[in-house]
Amino acid sequence: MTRTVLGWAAFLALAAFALQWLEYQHQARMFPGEIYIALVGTAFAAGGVWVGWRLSAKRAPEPFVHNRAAQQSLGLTGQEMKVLEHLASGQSNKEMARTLGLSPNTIKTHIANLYAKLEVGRRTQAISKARDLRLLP
Amino acid sequence: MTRTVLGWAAFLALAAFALQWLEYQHQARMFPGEIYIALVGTAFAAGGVWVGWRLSAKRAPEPFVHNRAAQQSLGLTGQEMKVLEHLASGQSNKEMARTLGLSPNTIKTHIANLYAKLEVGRRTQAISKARDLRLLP
DNA sequence: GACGAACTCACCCTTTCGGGTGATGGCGCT
DNA sequence: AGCGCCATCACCCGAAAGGGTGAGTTCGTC
Repeated sequence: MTRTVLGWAAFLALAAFALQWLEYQHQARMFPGEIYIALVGTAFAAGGVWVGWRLSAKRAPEPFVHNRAAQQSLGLTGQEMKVLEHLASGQSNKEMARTLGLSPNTIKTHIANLYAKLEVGRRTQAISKARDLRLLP
Repeated sequence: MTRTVLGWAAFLALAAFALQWLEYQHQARMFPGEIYIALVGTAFAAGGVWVGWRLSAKRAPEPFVHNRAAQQSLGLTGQEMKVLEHLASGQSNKEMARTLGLSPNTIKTHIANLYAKLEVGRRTQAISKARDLRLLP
């Protein structure tokens, strides 16, 4: 943020300086009005391009937003989402049981419910579909 | 593409028209040179912002670049990459065998080599790691 | 208090995966 | 000709995952 502000300050100072110089050249009749206009237009267009670039670049690095709407419309519960995340990270049922402090049978039940709600039959399909639905990054 | 070209044509026509009008107003002494310059600068800056926005927006929706360096440093062959992609899409070994026109045993071999090279032991882990390494979108 | 939803766990059985081993053929390199 | 790499396929066996069913608890709602 600080860098952006400083950059703007420097840019504006440079622009003011350039305008002054242009104005002086103009007054000195070193080139006619058309060229003056063209230079100003070019400079402003270039500045505009830069600003537009920066503005939309700021929006780019924000790819994943959790799709809670899809989660709710599918009726996925909290435990099912937890299991889904550990599932996608590559854990086995037994490992999930240990990290979540549950029985492997419980994990299996959650996974079975997940499959039913996602309409899939394999964990890899569940991962793929969950990513399509933006339930996972 | 056609829409973009038509849009540019329309924009340039409008701009030329506006410049002509401004020139006329200027000649008619309806406002002084400073305002003329300011209007031109504003217009060009706005156009530049728009162009910059478009330019970087075109680049934004392409976050995934296949990491061929990682693929080569791991020594992943072409068939292994194909299998990896179908794997991540949720296909079973049997399905991959059918879609790739191979024996299920061959698929298993490719997957086993994949696991060794990725240093994993499960397909879900392989998907997770391959995504981390930017081998998969 | 009845009811449903969420969460928990268990058992049985079938299918799929994963690990290990071995074999064959093609291709490029030396 | 020999070697290494890739690709292909086969078989065996144990582990993991998936399908189906039943059943217990807790909690909030009607």
